[in-house]
Amino acid sequence: MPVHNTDISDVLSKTADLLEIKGENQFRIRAYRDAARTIGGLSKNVADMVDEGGDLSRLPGIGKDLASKIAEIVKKGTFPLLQELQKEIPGELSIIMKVAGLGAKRVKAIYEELGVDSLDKLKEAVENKRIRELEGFGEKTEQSILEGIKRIKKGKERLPIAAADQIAGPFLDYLKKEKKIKDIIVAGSYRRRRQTVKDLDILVTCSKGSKIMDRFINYEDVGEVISRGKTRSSIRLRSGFQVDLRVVPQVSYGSALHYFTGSKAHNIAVRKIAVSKGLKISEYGVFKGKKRVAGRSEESVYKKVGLSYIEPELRENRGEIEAARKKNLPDLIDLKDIRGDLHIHTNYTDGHNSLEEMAEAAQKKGYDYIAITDHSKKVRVAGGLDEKELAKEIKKIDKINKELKSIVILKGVEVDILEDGSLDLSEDILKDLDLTVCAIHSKFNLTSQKQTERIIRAMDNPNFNILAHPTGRRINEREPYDIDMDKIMKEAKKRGCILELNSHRDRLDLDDVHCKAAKDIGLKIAISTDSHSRGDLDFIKFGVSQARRGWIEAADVINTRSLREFKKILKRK
DNA sequence: GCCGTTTTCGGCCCGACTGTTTTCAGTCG
Repeated sequence: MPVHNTDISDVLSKTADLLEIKGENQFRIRAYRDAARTIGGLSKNVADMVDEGGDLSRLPGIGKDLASKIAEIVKKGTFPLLQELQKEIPGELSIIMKVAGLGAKRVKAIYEELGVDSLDKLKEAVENKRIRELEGFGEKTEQSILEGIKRIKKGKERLPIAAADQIAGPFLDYLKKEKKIKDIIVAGSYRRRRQTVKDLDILVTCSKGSKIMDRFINYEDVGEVISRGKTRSSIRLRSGFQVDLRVVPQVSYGSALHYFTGSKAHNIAVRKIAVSKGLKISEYGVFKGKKRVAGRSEESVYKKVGLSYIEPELRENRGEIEAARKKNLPDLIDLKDIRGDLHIHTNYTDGHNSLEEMAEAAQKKGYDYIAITDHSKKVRVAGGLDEKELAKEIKKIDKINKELKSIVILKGVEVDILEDGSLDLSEDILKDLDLTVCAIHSKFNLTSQKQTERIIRAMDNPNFNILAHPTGRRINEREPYDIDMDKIMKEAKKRGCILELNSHRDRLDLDDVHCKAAKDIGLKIAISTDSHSRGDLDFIKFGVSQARRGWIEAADVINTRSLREFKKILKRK
């Protein structure tokens, strides 16, 4: 069994949980949690780093001790400390800690007093009203535990960013009707444009006497008010999705926005720098002693600690702070840099709109070019085209291009990569196209080695241009297929092939971590939508924000170039 | 257990809200 970064990260956080339940030194516990987070957000495969004899202790938050423990986890899937802990305490307790409102202290009490060591036993204890007998627990705690268990069992706690957009829009419009609001913005992972978000953190400044909290908890879609205070309230929508509202004074707006945007790891790192300079950062400002020295704007907060402004998408403590210190931050790609869309379907296969309609919609977005890439014959459910049918579509595109003035339609196809790595259409037709978008739509379960070889063999075909949705994952629905992404990226770069960042709301594939990995080796990417209708063209914004999270600049993306330049890059060496 | 722009030892981010309590611990973000 290959050990993935997420496996290592899970082992480390489980260790942290059990150490915490045991009542160990809190800073030792934090070290394990920091290491878990570092590994979880790493673009490189740690197992490979260990195999190649790389020095793990160079990673932030990982020293000599943890480096050797991680090497052991890579080999065995676990390590002695965790095994020892599990002899003393049931490992299941770390799952109980995931119940909202239960931390280490309470889990320990419930375990020691009542012998509860699983979610089922916890539920039983609540139902028998035994939790309330414990000191410091009461009826309300029992109720919230019960709901916490329900939510864990329901799973799928995080919403795709596109779904969060649909909630945030109307909610903000509703709140804005309170006249005394001055600033209102959604912070948190939503502002950092993570692929999924757990909740919405709305930040508000307003003038005196505002009724914003009342307005907030009375939104028509509220299912439950979790807490209500003067500066902070939390509600859960009927869908179960949590929304928090924080009110801060205007003079603190920048530091509050910085604080609530996170990520937590980023904030902690910035605060540490502040401490080293004799300053203190809180959501109310940057303080020297009791004097506020910055905080009205985010820029002022960064400036005070000697950093240049860091875009929200970069704030994950993945090297952005070091880069900001050295004034070395990337000039991130912007939506307006995109000059064309390279993955579009029409009603020739499973799209809803005609060639003309898609071209017209793309023109309205101000694009210079688009590529029409309908499916190939293997994808029967989508009405994939054979050589003859594709030839017809090509002819039609030539005809339309003669009439079009401000946009060019490129002739393409989304051609299937068959199990043996060959492409689903013959050489004769592929060479007549401007570009190919190549993808896997079957046999997802091959071993990592076979799946990787399949893709590399496909890239050996000189007609191969862009690898579409490279991992095949669908957010909250389907895991990525097992492939050696490092290897695929290196081989793609060698052959002059491009990797797609598929911007479809459920895909976002490549993800941010992979984007960074591509950039690190100088592999170019294409940001496309996989549109099946006119409206889907707008998905491009999700792709661009994902790319920004991966440190991508306009120069790293082929469809930010002029048509001529872009065609030059596309030519295989 | 990590780490160093006064440190190789002695620190380690900071504040709000809840529930169960009579002054605060625990949890969360």
